Amino acid sequence: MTKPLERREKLRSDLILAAEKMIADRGLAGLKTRDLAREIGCANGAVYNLVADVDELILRVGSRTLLRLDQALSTAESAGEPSLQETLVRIALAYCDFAAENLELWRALFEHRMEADKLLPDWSIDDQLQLFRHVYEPLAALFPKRSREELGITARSLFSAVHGMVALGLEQKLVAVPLPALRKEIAGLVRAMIDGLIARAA
Amino acid sequence: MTKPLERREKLRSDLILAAEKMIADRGLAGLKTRDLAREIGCANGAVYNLVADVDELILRVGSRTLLRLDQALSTAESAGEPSLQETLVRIALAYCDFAAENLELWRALFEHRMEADKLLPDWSIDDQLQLFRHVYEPLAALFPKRSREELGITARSLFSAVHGMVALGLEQKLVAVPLPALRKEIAGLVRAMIDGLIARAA
DNA sequence: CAAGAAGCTTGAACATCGTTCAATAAATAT
DNA sequence: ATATTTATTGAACGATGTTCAAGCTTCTTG
Repeated sequence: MTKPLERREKLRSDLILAAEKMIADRGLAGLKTRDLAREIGCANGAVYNLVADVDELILRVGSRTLLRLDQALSTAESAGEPSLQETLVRIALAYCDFAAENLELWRALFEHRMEADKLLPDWSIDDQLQLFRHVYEPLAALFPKRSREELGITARSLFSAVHGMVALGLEQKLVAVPLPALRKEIAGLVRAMIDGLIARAA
Repeated sequence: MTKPLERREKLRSDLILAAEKMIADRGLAGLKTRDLAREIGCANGAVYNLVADVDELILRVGSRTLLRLDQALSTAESAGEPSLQETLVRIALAYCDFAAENLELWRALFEHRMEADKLLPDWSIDDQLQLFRHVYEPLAALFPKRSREELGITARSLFSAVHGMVALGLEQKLVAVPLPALRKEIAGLVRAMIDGLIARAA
C-alpha cells in the first residue's frame, strides 16, 4: 500500500527540514548526520540514500533560505514610498532584518565551503544570481543611460557593500552593534552611496 | 646544554609558522595537528604543550595576519597624493590587494568561529580594533565637526562596506570577478560614498 | 499466488579528526 | 648520586562523515 517513491520523497523532505531546523538552532557546525537520522526516524546510513552527502544537504537548505530571502526583498521592494532611492534603502534594511532574524541560516550561506574539486550545481548558482535582481531594477530606473553591464556591476557592488555592513555588524567577535544602530548606519550609507553615484553621473 | 625554555619557545614559534603556511596552502580546513607535529618534528600530543588547542593556534596565526594587514594599510595611508578622499581609496584598494594576495589567511580571519562558550582573548580583540583606525583618521580630518562616536561608527561602516565588496568579489562561488575590475568597482564606490557623505554633511 | 529479481534499509565498520593521559625520558635539585 | 620535578611521547578515546555487505521489502513474472 505504501508507495516507496512517495515515502522516499517524504523522508527526503523531512531530512531537509530537519537540517534546516538544526542549522537554525545550532549553527552549521552543529549539523550531524546521526542526529538528523534520529530526528527523521531512519538509520544513519540511510541519509545517503536521500542525499549524496552533507554538502548537497547544506546546499538544499541554502536554496530554501535564498528563496525566503528573495521573498523578503521582493516585499520590501514594492511596499513603501516609490522613491527609487528609498526603495533601495528598504531593500538594504530588509536584507539586514532577514539576516538578523535568520542568523544561522543566513550565515550558513556564506560559511559553507565546498571541497575544491567538486563544483556548485547549476540550480544553486541560479538561486544566488537572482538576488542581485532586486538591486538591479531600481538602479536601472535611477540610471537609465547606463549599460546593462555597468548596472550589473554597480548592483553587485552595492549589494556587496550592504552585505559587508550586515556581516561585520552582526558578528559578535567585535563589539556587538545593536540592531537599530546597524539599521541606521546602513540606511545612511546607502543614501550616501546613491547620492554619490548620482552626483558622479551628472 | 640545551635550555628547555628556549627550545619550547622555538618549537612554539615553529608551530605557529607551520600553521600559517598550512593555512595559506590548504585553507583553514586543511590545518591538521598531526601534519603540524610532523612538520615541526614532535609528537602529535606535544602540540598541546605549546598551545591550548587549535583555536588558540588559529588566533595566533590570525594575529600575525592582522599585523601584516595593518602594515599594508599603513603604507597605503601615507604613500600617494594627500587628498583625504584618495587616501581612503588607497586604503580600500590596499585592503583588497592584501586579501587577494593572502587569500586563505585573510579568509581564516573571518571563517573561524569559536565555540559559543569560550570567548576571545583580549589581545585578539585589540588586534582587530586597530584596523578601523586607518579609516577613522582620514575620516576625522574630512569631517572635523563630527563627534568621535559618530566618526567611529561611520569608519566601521565604510570599512565593512569595502570588506563586503572584497569578500563577495573574491568568492569563487559566483562568477569570479577579475581583480582589476574589482579594484575599479571599489575605488568608484568608495569615492561615491565619500561624495555622498560630504553632500549630506553640508 | 508464489518465487525470484531488484532495490531499499540497516547498522556495523572504516578512516580521520581533535584531544587526553598514563607512562617514559629528561632536567633539575638535593 | 639520587630523588624530585617537569617535559614528551604515542597509544587510546570519542566524535564524525562515509561506505558496504547482509537482510528485508517490494515488485515482477510464470
